[in-house]
Amino acid sequence: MTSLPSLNALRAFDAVARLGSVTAAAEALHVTHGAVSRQLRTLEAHFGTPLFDKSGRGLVLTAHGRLLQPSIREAFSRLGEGCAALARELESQPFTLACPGSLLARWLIPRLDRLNADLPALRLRVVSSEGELDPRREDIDATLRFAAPPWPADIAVFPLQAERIVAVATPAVWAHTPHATADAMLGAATLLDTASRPQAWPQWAAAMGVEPATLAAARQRGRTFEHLYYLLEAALAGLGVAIAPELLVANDLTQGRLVAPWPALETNAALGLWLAPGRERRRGEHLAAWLVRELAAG
Amino acid sequence: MTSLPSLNALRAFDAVARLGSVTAAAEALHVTHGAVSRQLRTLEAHFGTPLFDKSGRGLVLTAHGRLLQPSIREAFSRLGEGCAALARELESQPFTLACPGSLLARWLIPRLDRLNADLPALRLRVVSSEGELDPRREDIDATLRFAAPPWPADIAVFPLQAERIVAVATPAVWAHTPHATADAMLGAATLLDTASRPQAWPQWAAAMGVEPATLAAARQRGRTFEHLYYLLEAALAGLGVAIAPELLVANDLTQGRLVAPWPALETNAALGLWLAPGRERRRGEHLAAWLVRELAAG
DNA sequence: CTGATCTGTGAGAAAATCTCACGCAATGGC
DNA sequence: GCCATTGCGTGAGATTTTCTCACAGATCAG
Repeated sequence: MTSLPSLNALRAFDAVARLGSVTAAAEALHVTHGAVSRQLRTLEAHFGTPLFDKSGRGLVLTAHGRLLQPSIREAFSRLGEGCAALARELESQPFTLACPGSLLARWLIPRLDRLNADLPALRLRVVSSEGELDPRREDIDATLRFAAPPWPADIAVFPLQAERIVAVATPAVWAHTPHATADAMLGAATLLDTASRPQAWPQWAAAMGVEPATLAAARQRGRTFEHLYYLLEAALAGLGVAIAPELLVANDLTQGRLVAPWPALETNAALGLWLAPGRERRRGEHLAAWLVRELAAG
Repeated sequence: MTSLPSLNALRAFDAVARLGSVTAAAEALHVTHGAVSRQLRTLEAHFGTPLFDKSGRGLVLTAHGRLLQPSIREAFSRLGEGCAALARELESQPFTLACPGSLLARWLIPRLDRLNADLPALRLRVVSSEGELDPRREDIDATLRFAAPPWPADIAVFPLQAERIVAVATPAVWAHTPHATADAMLGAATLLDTASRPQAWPQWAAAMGVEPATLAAARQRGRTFEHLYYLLEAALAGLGVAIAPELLVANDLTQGRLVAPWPALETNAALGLWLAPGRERRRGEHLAAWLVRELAAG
């Protein structure tokens, strides 16, 4: 069995034979003409016979080259078809994005129409994953979530935006809660907290220079919800002062349904798009790019 | 247009799909299993989907892998066919060896039957090239010749044996030519020389410690022939003392038709097989290997 | 269990490939 | 005709890909 020549050399041969010029082939292959010229030389050395003759400015196949060309053309065309078919099959499958319910409801859903209009080829399917968000799951292609580094090493994370947390409540709550200082507020308010983000209030309190003891006492009087989503509903219902990612309450703040007396506080966590290893990178990158644009637009 | 994945990765995929095992594929491709494993990984990363599942000790194609496999198989089979067809075409052409007439007549022709019997696939054609021996000529695949380095940079030279020159004459000539020493011989003999190797006698004389003047006088009395072939015929006819490559007179020495009073002298030249650039290397190498064996056998 | 036989992977070596910069040849507008 | 333009070939060195080696974890037969 005679061994095949370098496959890249064959590809160069195919391109040159097809386009009739080293320069044109080089452009098609996204390399310099020198690289293609070398590949041809390699191939001719392999077979021990010239495959092209110079003809004026261009090249023409020799008799031996003409003998080789049809098979090579056919083979590469077949390779291209096969790969394209698989790519098409993959693209035709919906791309499943998992996302915590709160983020889904308060940020993504309002933008979903636009997203589908901008990226129809994505065929996006969104699932609000209760609990398990691991993008390694079979039925999830990517996850949109807040998390602090370090991120799992085997997952490709596209960081989108640093998390900014903000203390919010309804105007009515603030009306009967002193909030000249963080200390004063924590001494009087009903704190709303979520089990999934136990660090949120301590981070905020530390940044505001409040004694841990003061915070501990305040949390004693507060209420804890299982999910961020319920926490936000509780805040909107005027049950107390909540701490939440700014992104999720931005609309309520603009509309005046919620008020934030203090500026938002950047945490070490970040909103990111997590891509499972060995999954369609392409569509994930498209989605990440769209998210970046959307977040930049406000 | 979606770009093709690495062609080598596709080849690895083909081999693994065909043989059902990384290890077997690695063996078929003459690489380690680690290399193949990595290629598969590359390919799966390219498509963003697993192409194989582990199944016990081996691997089986996933649904996506099964989608890809037939095209890839077909494409590589087509590549192999095309390349094999060209290789067959090339091998079916005779391989033309050029060679100086003297070497042809006195060394190669006596061995030609054996050569053709040992290497029938070579389809050897021998031409005695008068004058031009350049293996770059269209109609010459290789040249067998003596020459001193440096050899042309663009020609692949397989050195076979150092040239050894020897002073010879018929027994009758020696009978009436004093030859106790080189000096004595040069003082009395009729020197036979060839225009194509003007360095031969000077090299010999210098090695024997003879004064240049003595040699110059001897050459004055001698005769010069255009080709080595005529020189040897002249020596055999008893016209004088010739200097020639040992290889060409070895048979005459054994048979006693010629006698060499002094041992042969190694020169800086060598018998070599010269291969034109960009010509069938394979058959040239086979021929070179045969020549090496033949020369070693004496 | 235990040894044999797989595949997967990190680290570093080896090989293939590419780029850059230049030389030379052919062409075609002027 | 002449020269600017276009295209191919190549040496040197950088870069990227690919490979090997050595080891780890998994599976299976006996």
